[in-house]
Amino acid sequence: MNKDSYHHGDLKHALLVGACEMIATEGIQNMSLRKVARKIGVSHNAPYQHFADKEALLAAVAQEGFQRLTDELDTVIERTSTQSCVEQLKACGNTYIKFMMDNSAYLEVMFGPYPYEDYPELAEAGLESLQRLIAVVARGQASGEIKSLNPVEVAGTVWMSLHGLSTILRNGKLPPQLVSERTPTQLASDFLDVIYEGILVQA
Amino acid sequence: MNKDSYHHGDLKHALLVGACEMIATEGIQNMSLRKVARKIGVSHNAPYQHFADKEALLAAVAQEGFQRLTDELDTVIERTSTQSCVEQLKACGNTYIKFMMDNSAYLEVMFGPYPYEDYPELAEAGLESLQRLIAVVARGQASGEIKSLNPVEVAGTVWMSLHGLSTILRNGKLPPQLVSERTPTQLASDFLDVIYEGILVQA
DNA sequence: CTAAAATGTGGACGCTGTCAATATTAGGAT
DNA sequence: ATCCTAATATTGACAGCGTCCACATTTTAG
Repeated sequence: MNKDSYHHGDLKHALLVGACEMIATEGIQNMSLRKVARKIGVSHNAPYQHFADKEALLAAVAQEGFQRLTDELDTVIERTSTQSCVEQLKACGNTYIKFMMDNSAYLEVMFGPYPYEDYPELAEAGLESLQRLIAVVARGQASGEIKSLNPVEVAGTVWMSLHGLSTILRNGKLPPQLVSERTPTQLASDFLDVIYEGILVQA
Repeated sequence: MNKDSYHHGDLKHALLVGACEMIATEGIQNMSLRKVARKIGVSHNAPYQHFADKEALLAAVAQEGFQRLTDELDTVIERTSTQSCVEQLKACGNTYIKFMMDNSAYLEVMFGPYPYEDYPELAEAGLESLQRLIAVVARGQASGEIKSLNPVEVAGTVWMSLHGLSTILRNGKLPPQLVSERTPTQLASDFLDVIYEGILVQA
């Protein structure tokens, strides 16, 4: 499709990409529909042909983020398939943190305040990512590596720790005594190790 | 000070309260400086006498949130001083989640994207809250209840799990298989239990 | 008592999200 | 090929927003 034609051709995709880039470079606070439209070279109302409102576009970006995260988790699980499930779980944690650090735009948007009822496919995409962790945990339980607690519970705990760590990392800085010259990836490893090992003397 | 006088008398405090209420009732997306000013009965420019801009007001609300959270942690630590440190840590977790559920306005704001460099007293207030957890962990280590890992590491893990859980709870709904009719408080207990017990077979 | 500092007001500007009406194009039925 | 319709993009308008400026009012210090 001609670039200068009246019809853009793939505006919906261009909006997703443009919004994502703008969030990454200017922060979600400074992202506006009109600026995205301007950047793409389209009128300020064109986006409404593809998204009901600004929130719907953001929710779509978030959904895309979950899908990409799921893909990366699949990749790393595949690549570590010869290792132990615990190693796989650690690799998933590292992948999660690396993904959020490399794609801060998604981080700003994936756990935003979009009511799940209004965006069921977003809820679905989020669940799909979590499912990957649950599967690894379940396999680890079958092979006897991981305690036979509720796998959803275990995966959920890891999931939330990862989410908590990445959102706090985003703020710019953690309390200095928490960071102490470690990279985000190292931090993730160390924090997950605490979970893996348990903190009670008699586990 | 007379209510209808030219000078409000305690506008700064009124702004903090008003902003907090508006965030709680309408969400942070729908909170505006002008609406807060209108509700208080003051001109749309009066807030600028006390806060450099909107972000500064939000950061101040966030700081207040950390201070209140610290207070509640102090209270519960005091009240459970006769119990084991593990019980204290669990009580802190419950308090954290309850605080975030009861004060959703603070949750929306406390871990927002305010660069810590720009608001050092906010960073300080956040650190202060975390410090309470670290102290409990350190005591638990001294008494032999908690493994002698780096206490900052252990407390940080709990801290991040709590943060992750509450921000995800805020979205309205967790994946249904994760909730299964548990209250937020129950969820927090159960997730923290996973951390406490450790998930590896041989801890 | 008066000058200066603190606090609050009113108006303006550019930007935003969104609505309504209109224009342009694409694609299928004839 | 042509016409109709649906899809797509545009222009214009509106209220609300954050923020800057000049000005008004009040408090406070000397």
